[in-house]
Amino acid sequence: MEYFMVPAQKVPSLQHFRKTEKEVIGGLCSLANIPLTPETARDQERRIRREIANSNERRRMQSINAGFQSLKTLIPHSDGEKLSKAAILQQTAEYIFTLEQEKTRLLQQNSQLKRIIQELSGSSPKRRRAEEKDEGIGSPDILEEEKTEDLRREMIELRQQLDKERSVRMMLEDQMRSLDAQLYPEKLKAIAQQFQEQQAQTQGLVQLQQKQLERDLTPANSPQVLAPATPPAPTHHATVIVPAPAQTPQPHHVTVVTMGPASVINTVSTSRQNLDTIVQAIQHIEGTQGKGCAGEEEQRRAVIVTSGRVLSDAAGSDTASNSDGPDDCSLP
DNA sequence: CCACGGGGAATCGGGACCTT
DNA sequence: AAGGTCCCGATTCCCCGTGG
Repeated sequence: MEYFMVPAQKVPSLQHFRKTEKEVIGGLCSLANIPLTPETARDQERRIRREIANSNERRRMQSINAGFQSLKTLIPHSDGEKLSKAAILQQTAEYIFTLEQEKTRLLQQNSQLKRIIQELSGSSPKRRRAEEKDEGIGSPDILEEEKTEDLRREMIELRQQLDKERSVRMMLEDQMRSLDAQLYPEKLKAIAQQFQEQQAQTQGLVQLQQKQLERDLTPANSPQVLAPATPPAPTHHATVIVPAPAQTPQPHHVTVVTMGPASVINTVSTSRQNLDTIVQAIQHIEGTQGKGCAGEEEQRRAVIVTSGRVLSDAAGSDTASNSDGPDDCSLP
């Protein structure tokens, strides 16, 4: 529940507010033309306390619902899909289970790849050092990627070197041939043939080596290895780790504040909240007493139930929430 | 059209816990 | 210890979809 809590802070004036709460209630009662005879005063106070409790309970429920909403954004589901609270909880559990399986699978794959790389590069001291450093558990994915990248870079370097040497050799041989042709024109054809054979041989060797190297590297990226082990996602979606919503404009995130038992809340918000609660309570009582505004409570409830945006807007402006509509009809 | 069931919200009362 | 707050289960009401 601390998810929506306001940062705790020691506030002395909270005490003061509580002391004056009765005065505020009295003042509001007199404002609302509620007579304060000793009998009715006790009754009124009881009802107001009940209303305050109800209001707090409403807020609590709203905060719970906000939690469900944020949970809903984290689990894979199609837009507009209706999920009951129970479904949200169940799917969340399912999703967490899937993620844990995926994690286990990736860890296994990781150690497998590590072994392969170790076999491939057992002679390279640099790599061995890197692997020794990698014996721990920390960030295996990144190190794995680094190693693969290292290998790839090395391969590219080797290829470039090979190409360079080849071109130099071809250049030299060209020169040789031209010189030869000048010196021994009759031998030209035979030499050319020999050279071609040589080249074919060396090229075949190089290709064979490259293929071997690529074959050894492929398991790291090959889909054949990844695909069969991939567990089925909970829904139709691929298993994608959804980033935490960057403060999506969820109404409850903005509006809901729950007071924790251990946390003393900042003066302004607390007093405003309490005042709001009292005002709500008074208005509710007026609504139930008022003859001209019999449907006021129903309207209020309808607003809260049906329109999340209205709720958030109203609650966002704290005291504005319930003092707008009913005011003109219930207050004299 | 109507009964029925599921789901959500509000309300209430009471117990647990916290603060002073 | 008293009073306040939080939390929870039970209950009620309302809305909505569905099957007869």
